Amino acid sequence: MYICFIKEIKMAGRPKIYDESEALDNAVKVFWEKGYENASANDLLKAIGIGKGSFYLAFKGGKQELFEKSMQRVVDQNFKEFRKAVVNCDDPVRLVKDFFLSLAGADSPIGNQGCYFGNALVQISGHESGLKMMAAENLQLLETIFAEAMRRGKKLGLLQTEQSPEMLASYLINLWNGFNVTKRMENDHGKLLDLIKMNLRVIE
Amino acid sequence: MYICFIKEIKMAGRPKIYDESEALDNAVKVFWEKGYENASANDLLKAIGIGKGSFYLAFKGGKQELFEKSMQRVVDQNFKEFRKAVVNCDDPVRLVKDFFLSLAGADSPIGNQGCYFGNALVQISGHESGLKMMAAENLQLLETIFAEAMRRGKKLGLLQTEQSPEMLASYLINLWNGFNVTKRMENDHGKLLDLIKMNLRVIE
DNA sequence: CCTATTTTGTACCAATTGGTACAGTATTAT
DNA sequence: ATAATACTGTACCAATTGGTACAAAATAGG
Repeated sequence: MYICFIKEIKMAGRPKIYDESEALDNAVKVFWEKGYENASANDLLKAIGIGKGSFYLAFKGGKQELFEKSMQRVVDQNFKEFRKAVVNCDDPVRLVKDFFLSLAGADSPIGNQGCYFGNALVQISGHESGLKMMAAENLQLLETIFAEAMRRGKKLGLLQTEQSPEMLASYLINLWNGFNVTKRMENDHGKLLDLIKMNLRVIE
Repeated sequence: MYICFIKEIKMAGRPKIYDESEALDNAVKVFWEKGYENASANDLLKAIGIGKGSFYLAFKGGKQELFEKSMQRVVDQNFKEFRKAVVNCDDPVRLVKDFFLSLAGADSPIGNQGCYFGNALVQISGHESGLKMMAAENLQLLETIFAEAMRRGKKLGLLQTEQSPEMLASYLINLWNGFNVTKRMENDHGKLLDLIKMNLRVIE
């Protein structure tokens, strides 16, 4: 029994007309915009550009499996890069501050769609609790990245606060969770910016 | 054209078998648990205990109108009392602190269902934007109550901070929004309590 | 008792839901 | 060429969706 690590090897059979990564990116867009439960199978198929046959072959777990993989995709595309930056940059505290400050702008990277995982946590109803747990874990992952940034910040003498890196990370993930909701109820960007600035005083 | 303010006056016609306030309370429960879109008409009918005929007679706008009225019900039942306490109590700052501290406990009044309005803001998909706006307005109402508490707190000399009441209120509503999400990703009550305590240091 | 008025329950609706079955097609290995 | 393999598209499914139509039922006033 061989395990094939090389993707490009040609297998027998009709070739796929789609690329899985692209498909996931498109699925992410739909889920982000409509939410898990409101994204219909047809919405997703149309966005991905494949028929039902291909879809249920590729994602035997249906919508749920697709969402799981889409969450992983978001982690891979956003968190990993962020973590790398946190570990390598000169000023991880500055990095985190800029991250939050950029959220307040009209051209925020996350738009007004909120956090992929926070949304899932609030949107997904009871019985699909597996997805919720995954979403929670991914948020905890973001929290650990914040913690890492704070740890490095302290080590580099960039933080005056007496609070522990873990406590600061907890504060920051809560700021993240809150801001993604507050943005939806308040569109005075000046006010939002002041809010972020006030919060960021804890990591001075 | 007379307007009748007296509820008990007997009108001609078959009497209702349900009470509108009770009906709304039951609807609130369902919406809170399942979310707006996931609460099916049948769920609601069953919870309210009336048939479709009565339902669509009482709420001609269907599910949407029911949700609007249920939001108003939540405001009436929760916010108004809170505002009264803010205006009348000896220590509005203490009141707000206790409000937040109580959220961290295992027996939190809001359970793990989050904020009725924050949920709506995150759960309701694009096209029903009227409901979203209403939800946002209700959150802003809560913010003004916080502001009132902070204003009184300052006037009473209970606050040392230089921050304006409005700024503090903005901070607090964001804490509220965040905590209702963070609670879903973290169930270490000690950690949650520490998080609240740390945040409440801004209103000392 | 009769009529006007209002509420109630049931039957029904088209549209949409997530998902399956399967015949057909495109490719590689032999 | 042919067999084995893997992907694709369509047709189809039962269940559920929010909502309507309407006849029956229960009351008040006359």
